[in-house]
Amino acid sequence: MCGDPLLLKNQLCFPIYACAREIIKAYHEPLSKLDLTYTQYLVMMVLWEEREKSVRELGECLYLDSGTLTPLLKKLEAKGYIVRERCTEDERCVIVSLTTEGDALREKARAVPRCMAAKSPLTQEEAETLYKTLYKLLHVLHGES
Amino acid sequence: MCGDPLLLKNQLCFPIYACAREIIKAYHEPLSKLDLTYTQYLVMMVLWEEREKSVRELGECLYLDSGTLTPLLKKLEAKGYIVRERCTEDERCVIVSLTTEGDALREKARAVPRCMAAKSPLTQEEAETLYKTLYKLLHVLHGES
DNA sequence: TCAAATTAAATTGTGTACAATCAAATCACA
DNA sequence: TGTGATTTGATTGTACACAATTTAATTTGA
Repeated sequence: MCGDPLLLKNQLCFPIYACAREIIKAYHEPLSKLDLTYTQYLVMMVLWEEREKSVRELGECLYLDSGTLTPLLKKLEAKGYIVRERCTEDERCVIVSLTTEGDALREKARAVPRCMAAKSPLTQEEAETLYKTLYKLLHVLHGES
Repeated sequence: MCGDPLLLKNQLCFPIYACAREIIKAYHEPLSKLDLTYTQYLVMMVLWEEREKSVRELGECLYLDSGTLTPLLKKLEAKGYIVRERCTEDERCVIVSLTTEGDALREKARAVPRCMAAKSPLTQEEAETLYKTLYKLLHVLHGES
């Protein structure tokens, strides 16, 4: 056991980073049936909840900037799940909203969380603690920059 | 409070994904002084520990495949931190090893974990629990696929 | 022993991510 | 009211990630 902070095994950041990628890989299979990538699925989840959001609001919800969202939203529009239109009151904004198809996709998506829950080895308590700790970290890292 | 598993706030995967990205962003500043990206830093950490690894071994340590590692290693080689050479006993393998410069970089890198530790709001106990839970998740997600 | 299976990297193609910059629209206030 | 600052998306350039395929080298078994 060695306390050198430059060892990979002593890094907290590494398992977070590696877990995030493994989770995205695990989502690949259930999401491929919906023709969605993981990030596209996150955007759809926000819209299933609210139906209509500006690009800026989506970025705030998902901690993503327009450089990521703009091309991604164009792909979702090409698939027919959303539409993008300039807001008439403020022409700087683009409003993203669900199409009928995008809304209907929600029902097919209900299988996804079930599929993923089956892959997790965590107890309810472990999952809750993990959730709280991650949000604590997330708020601090994002808040003060 | 709503238990719908399709709500973003009820997802455990999302804070993991968002945290991972915020952490990489937070590393940007200290690592820019070493002319390294976060993933390049992970590779260097493995080599500072072992000095010599094949591409396959690096991939196993970091959960990365050759499609990611090959171009990244070429960049590290161009910077002069590593060399890549075919293994003579088994020509299928490429051995990656530190140059003198790459080894010397380790001393400059000691500031990085200090800088990052200062940004974390977690207690020692929270960090340890987080670490253990993430590795539990990581091993299961990576092991059975 | 030699062809089939396996292994290791590299390549190709798609899709994020984000820093930095730009351009257009709106706002603020002198 | 008009101009400088701000806000919002889009664009550009760089750097991962990974699935799928390819190529070359090694191993295995009939």
